[in-house]
Parts: sequence; C-alpha cells; structure tokens
Amino acid sequence: MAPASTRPTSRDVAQAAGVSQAAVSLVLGDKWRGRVSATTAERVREAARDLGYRPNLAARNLRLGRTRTVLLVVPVLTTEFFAGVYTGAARVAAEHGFGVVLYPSPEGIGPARDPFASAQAALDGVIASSMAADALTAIRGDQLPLVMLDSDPEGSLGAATVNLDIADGVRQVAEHLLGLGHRDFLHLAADVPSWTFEVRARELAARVGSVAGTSVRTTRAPISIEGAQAAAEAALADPGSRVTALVCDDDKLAAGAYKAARRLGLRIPDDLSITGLDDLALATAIDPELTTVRLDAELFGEHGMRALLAVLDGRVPEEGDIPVELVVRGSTGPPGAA
Amino acid sequence: MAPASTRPTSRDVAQAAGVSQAAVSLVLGDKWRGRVSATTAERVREAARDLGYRPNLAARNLRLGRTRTVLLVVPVLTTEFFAGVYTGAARVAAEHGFGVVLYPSPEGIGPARDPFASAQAALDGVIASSMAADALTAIRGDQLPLVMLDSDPEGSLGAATVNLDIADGVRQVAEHLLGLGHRDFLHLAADVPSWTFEVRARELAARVGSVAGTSVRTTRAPISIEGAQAAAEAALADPGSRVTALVCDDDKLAAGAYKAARRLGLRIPDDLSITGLDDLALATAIDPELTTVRLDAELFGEHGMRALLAVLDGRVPEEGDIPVELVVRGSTGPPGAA
DNA sequence: CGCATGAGGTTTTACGTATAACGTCCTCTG
DNA sequence: CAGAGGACGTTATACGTAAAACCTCATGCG
Repeated sequence: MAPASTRPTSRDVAQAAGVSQAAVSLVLGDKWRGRVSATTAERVREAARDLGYRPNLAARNLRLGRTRTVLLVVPVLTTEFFAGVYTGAARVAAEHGFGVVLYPSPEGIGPARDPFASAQAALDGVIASSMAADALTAIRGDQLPLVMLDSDPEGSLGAATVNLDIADGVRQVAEHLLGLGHRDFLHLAADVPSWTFEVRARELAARVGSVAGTSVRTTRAPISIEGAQAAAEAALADPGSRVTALVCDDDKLAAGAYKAARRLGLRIPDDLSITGLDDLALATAIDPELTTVRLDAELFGEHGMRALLAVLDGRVPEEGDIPVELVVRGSTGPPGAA
Repeated sequence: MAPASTRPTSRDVAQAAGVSQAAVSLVLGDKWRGRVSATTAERVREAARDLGYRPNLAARNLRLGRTRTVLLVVPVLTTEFFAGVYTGAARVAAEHGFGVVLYPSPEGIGPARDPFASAQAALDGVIASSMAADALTAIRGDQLPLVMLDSDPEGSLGAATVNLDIADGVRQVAEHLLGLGHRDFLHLAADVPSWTFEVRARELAARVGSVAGTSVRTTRAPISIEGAQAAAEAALADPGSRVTALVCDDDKLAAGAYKAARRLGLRIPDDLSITGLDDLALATAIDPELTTVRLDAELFGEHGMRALLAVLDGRVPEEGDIPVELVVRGSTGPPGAA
C-alpha cells in the first residue's frame, strides 16, 4: 500500500483496475461510450471509489487551460447585500460546474493593490462591483472576460454590465412621497464615489424637480449608522428647515436617520417620513418598520454570473436592468399628520 | 508576436530576455542569488514586466503539490457574522500568501452534498464551522488538515478547534441581570442543533441556577426576526408569566423579541430587560439600543486561519478561547422599574 | 602546474491529467 | 474470402512550472 499521506492518482486507480491511465480518464470523464466496455468501466469506477480517488484539480486545470473559477470583486463583504450577491453568483456558478473566489477590497482598490494577488486560483473571468478605474484597467490588461455590476454602461471599457434598476426604485420612492403630499425633501446621500449613488441623486432631482413648489436639499454621510446619524442631525436641526421627507441612499443610512429624528424629538412618520434602499433585515427590526426599495441581492449575483457565463461562452449577455420593488411600511405617511 | 489571446509563459519571458526558462523561474522565484548575475536578473524582470507575465497558478500548484488555498465552510454567508469571519480569515491568509475559498452550506450539509464539488481549487486545508457530522467525516476521509470553529472540543474527531468564549459571555450576561435584581428568566433559544447554542443553554442554567429563588424557562425559535417574534410573543403572553429578563441566543432573535414586547405593550427595559449576543449593526439600530455580547467575528476568522496555518506548518495551534465582552446598553435595567 | 571552487548559467525531469494517435482483434458485408 | 469498420483498448504527448542535476569557464591557491 502506498503511503497514506499521498493521495491516489488516476494511475493508481488504473493499476488497481488493471487498465491504463487513459482508460481511467475516459471512464471518469464520461467519455467512454464506444471506447471502453461497460464492465470495464464499472471496474474502474469501483476502483476509484475504493481508493477514494479525487482528481487533482491543478493538473486538470493545467491540462485544460481553464479553471472553471471566476473572481468576484466586492467593496466589502461584511454586509448582507454583498454576501447575498456572492451567494447568488455561487449558486449559478455551481450549477455550471464553476467556483467563485472572492476579492473583498477593503478600502477601494488602488493601483498598489493587486486583485489577483489574493486569488490563488487561476481565473477564467471576473465579476466586479464598484471598482476603482485603475484596478479595472489592470484587469482588462489581463484580457480576462469581465462583467461589471452596477456601473456606468457608458464608461465600463466595453465590459458587459449588469445593473439593478435603481433609477426606477428612486422613481417609485419619489412618486410615493409626492403622492402623500410631501414637497420638502432631504437627500441623505452616501459619501462614496460610485455610479450607483450618482444615479440616485440624479433621478431624485429629476423626479421631484418635475413638480412645482418642491425642494431637495442634500447632505452626505459615510455609510454607517453613526455617520448617518450625525449628518442627518446636523441637517435637520437647521431651524429654517421645513423638511418632511428624508430619502436615504440605503437602509443603514436610514437607521442612522431614525436615531437623529429621535434625538430631535421628531416622530416618524408624523413629523418626518423616511425611506431607505436595500431592504436589509434591519428594515423590519426598527420601529416603525422602514419603507424601502427591495433589492434582490441574490438575484443580482445570479444575473452577474449568468452574464459572465454567456461571455465565456461567446454569447452576448442579455440586456435589461433587474427590476426592484418599493416596499411601503410604517416610516412614510402624509406630512404634518400630527 | 504571439497571438494576444494566449497569455505569456515563463518560456516567452525567457526568450525575450535571452535566457533559459529555468533562469526565469529562479529570478522570479527570488532564488537567483549566487546563480544568476544581478544584471541578468534585472533583464529577466524587465522582460516579465514588458510582457505582462503572470505565472500560471495551475502549473505551479501541480508542480509544488500544494495550492496555498484553503476552504472555509460556513452555515450561511448572508450574515454580518460569517462575512466577518471570512474577512478575518482572508486577511491573515493573504499575509501568508494563501487564498480562501468559501463553501456556504445552504441548509446544513448532508451526505448528498459534496463540500468539494463547488471548490474548484485544490485545497491545502479546511476551516469548518457548525457542520453536520457526516460532511465532517467526508472531509476527514480526505486527510485534509482541518480546523473546527465553535464546536465541541471533545467531539471533533481530533481536529483542532478554535472557539469563542461563549460560556464566559453568557456568564457575564447572567451576572449582569442577576446583579440588577432579576430572578425570572426566559431563554429565547435558537432552533438549530449546534454546540455553540448548547453552551449558551448549559451556562445560563448553571449560572442562574446557582442563585436561590430563580427560574429559567426556555422557548425555541428559528433564527429570524419573524420567527423570534412569534415564539417570544407566545411565551410572554402566558398570563402566569412573571418573566422580567429575556436572554436571547443572538441579536436577531433579540430584534424579534423587541417586536413581541411592543405588541404586548411591554416597555423595555422597564417591564422587560432583553439581551442579545453578537453585537451586529442591528444592535445599535433598534430602540433602546441592545445590551449584548460583542463577538469579534473578524478576530475569530483570524484565529481560525492562524490555527490552520500552524497545523499546515506541523506546529500545534495555540490553545485558549477568544475572549468576548458584554456591552451594556439601554435594553437592560432593574426589574419593575415602573 | 593541477585542481578545487564558485559564478553563472542550461538541460532535464516530474507533477497528474485529458486526449490525439495508434494498435488489435472480431464481425459483418459484398 | 478480402477488407472495412467497430469494439476495446493502449501509448505517447502536452499543458507551464520548479528545481535537481549538470555543464563551462575563470580564478585562486598550494
């Protein structure tokens, strides 16, 4: 018996089954029909099972020149949202025999950091979200098939893009609030330079601006509950403020806004209506429950992976943004309901 | 010029620099001192840079017989906690030239699912959290070095374990509540068979039970806000209930308990003190802010990875649980403060 | 002078797999 | 009954890398 420390190879299986290594490869690769008899094939499979044989992926990858592994680049993983994106992408990948490796960029990727240094596996393609342009060009230089998530279709260096229909979500929020009678808006915006946030600002301004007698102020905050609380408190404390509707770039910012409102003695939604965007677990944990736009993160990841598979396959990925849905809960109501 | 579609190999670099492939390997592998002149080495590096050479990982892995890639098995990724574990593990891994591949087991791993099917990369080792025993033995059968997170040190088939000091956290919670004067406890327990939850129940019973005149009831719920709300509401609605302190197995359950309390008209903490465990973003988003036990997920991941690196290195991983910390906030106070 | 030593390389090999190219028989058909 | 082809394999090769083994000069030293 060979030393237990070294794993059996296809040659070991061949020897055990009394055939050549090539036959083992044919049988286990399911390419044996017409080449190997059914009884021999069964003998090979049995030997493989007995020995606990597992193909050496490194050797296979080398031989085939592909790895069936893709890289997913996300800003930070420690959020429900991107964890969901990963889960969706990984599920579709697994269905097609692919694996997904993560590259969570801690502080945005700069030229000094190499997205591939941490990806030990060789890669067949890349799905990237919200990346700095320099890292993007570094990837392009590698000639790897690339799909961009939530980024400007115009400025993506020709890469395929898969986007959530954020603009439509903001449109729904604006119309919901306008319909309730709100006229004075505050936009609590994420302090992050990313196309997905630019879209929010642009669409909100366009929708609200199309109605006479309205106003939209903007204040920026880092994406954290504390940061949002501070920014919202400062903006709302302004004595001249007549704001009745606070539109937040995401749910975390909205959670911060809740605390700001509480400290200022503003009741939600009587004195101030608040909306979020994401629909995290957070949204139903706070009181009142948050009116927000549901983004299906897993679906987003699934679409991203499907698009990449299409590119790898030489096909053209489907066009079209992923629909989002306004979920109305208790944090919005008519202004001045007191 | 070679077709742009095929990436340059070390042989291409060698040709460009006018040396042999071996020389390229020596220089780029930083093993050239005393074997190649400094000027030649520089010439090789320049050629590599010009061609945009990147070593083929599959070939390297095959040659070296190791991949510097480990698998992290987590119950679900879509939670702050396990996303944090990944982030910590990946950081330490990167520092040592390792990569981390994820295996998120959707519904607990059964024998039908193969933890390795989705891991395209060949693996050097495994870090596993809260796994079903059958998958565990499957992994053991592969002879891969294994580190278990938060699992029974006695029943881990001889694998190294890295644990958070959950018992101490529960102890701190119990003493905090006992010190405030609480005597009637309800334990809102996670409906998941896992060692880490068993520890909570055992320790709570031991601590509270050591004081005369106390009682602990238990009710179980799935780990979701809705499930927790339903279970807590049912348990608290019992007219004979004199419960003043509700100890939850994690923050998400606590968030559900908040909603149950609200619906029953119980004020927090005046009528009911509530504690959680995790210290997610959720904990400071709800009102009042949640008294909970802070688990440092990233640190947990770091320790797990360090332990695995030690095993891979033939060393013995450090012993000792990772300390946790009670964070007292507004959700706990003396009983009957009304 | 004779030979060890070391600098500066090159040639060769192995890692484990997938598959193209190549052999045997044996049977069927015209 | 010749030979075409199918059934059932085997042999040989390449993927790109790391590193062991080897080679060739100078130079130094006794």
